[in-house]
Amino acid sequence: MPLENIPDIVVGRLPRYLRTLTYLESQGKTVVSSQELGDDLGISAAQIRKDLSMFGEFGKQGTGYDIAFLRKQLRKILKVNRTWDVAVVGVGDIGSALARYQGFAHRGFQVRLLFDNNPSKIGHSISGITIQSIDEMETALKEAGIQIAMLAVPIQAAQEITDRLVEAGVKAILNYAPINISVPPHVHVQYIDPAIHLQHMTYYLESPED
Amino acid sequence: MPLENIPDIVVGRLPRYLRTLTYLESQGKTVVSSQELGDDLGISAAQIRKDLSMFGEFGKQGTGYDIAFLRKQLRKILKVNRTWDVAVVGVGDIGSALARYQGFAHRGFQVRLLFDNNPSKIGHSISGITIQSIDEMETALKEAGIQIAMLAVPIQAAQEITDRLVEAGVKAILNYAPINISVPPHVHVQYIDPAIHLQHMTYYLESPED
DNA sequence: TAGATTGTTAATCGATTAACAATC
DNA sequence: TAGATTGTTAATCGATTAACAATC
Repeated sequence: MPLENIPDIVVGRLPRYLRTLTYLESQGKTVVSSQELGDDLGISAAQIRKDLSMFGEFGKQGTGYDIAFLRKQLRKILKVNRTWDVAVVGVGDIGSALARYQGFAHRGFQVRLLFDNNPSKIGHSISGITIQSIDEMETALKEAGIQIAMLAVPIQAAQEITDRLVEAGVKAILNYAPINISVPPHVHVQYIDPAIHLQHMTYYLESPED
Repeated sequence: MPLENIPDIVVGRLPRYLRTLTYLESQGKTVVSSQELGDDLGISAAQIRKDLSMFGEFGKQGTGYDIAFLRKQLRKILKVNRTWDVAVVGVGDIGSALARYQGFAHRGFQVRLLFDNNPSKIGHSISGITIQSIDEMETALKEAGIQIAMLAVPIQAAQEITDRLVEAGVKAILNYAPINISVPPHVHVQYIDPAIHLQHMTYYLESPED
């Protein structure tokens, strides 16, 4: 029974389901049970069934889920049954790696625009995309109708650039700058900060100094 | 009243508190209330107080928290009041960016070893660290006593390399390969996959095709 | 058919929030 | 002192799990 208001924590698991299904399909599997999928993901079978049931009835009793079918449904639900153009702002080490990353294409994203404020970088290309001046950012974003940006600028610039992205119509920001950014309610932000994850894990490690 | 068993979800918030405190300190602030900290982080004041109270009494009624003091306590709790040596496995675009990333040093981590299986990369250096053959990985990890690895190899290699990392004594893995890896219970894994975050956000975007 | 597995409900579990006495 | 804010308890809220009828 599809609901209208799905908890964000459920939405956040869907991309993981999709990724695992894609992997299973690449391994030649065609059908999977909630139990198997859960084992792969470290999630309970009940939770997977409950999550999916919020969007429809995708499985078959006695059999499980048809992988190709469920993938298709999830891609539709997540709106990645199309390709989203993405901009990368800040073409340092992280920005360049994002521009070159081969993993986006199969998952619904294509890096289209690159921006940097360093004159020595402007005009150069990465993966066939010319780096533009950040002065042209708003114009270029609007012209390309881009809704998604990956932010890889220094901390001090992060909030100002964020404000400009929002002003240019960006609705989703993946922020690599290790700082919280403020955005209006209609704009979505996700954070990637490796040090946060490392520090989460060191809590559990034994430190000689203890 | 410090407890022995802290929920992992609480532990996961501590690095974010620490990061924000460091930022506030860099802005010249010396004291912060749970309310202000919460506003910055998008977390309720009550939750911050509750989380911190699991580890001790760090604040002062009527005043709030001394930033320098609370930072020190959190660094100790997270065991980043020291520097952890880290290995990067797979020196492609992501691995190189990690090797060059300046953001680790201040937060308790130093990249010490780099491994790749591509002969054309072995022997070359990044940030003063020589890339070693992956054949030497176990030996080098053990010799350096490294407990933390960042994994940036292709999907097909991820599980095999993981097994070898575990065998070599690694206890914490930050996995950039877009696949779930299996590890024994004593090994911690965190995942970074930008496409997962992007797909989480596209759920909420309006797609023309809808 | 018998066995397996879904979708869903109810029960449990855990996390967040509200409220306030204590106190700086 | 008066005002502010902590640490903590109890209440609320939400998420996960267990269980099972339905059914492929």
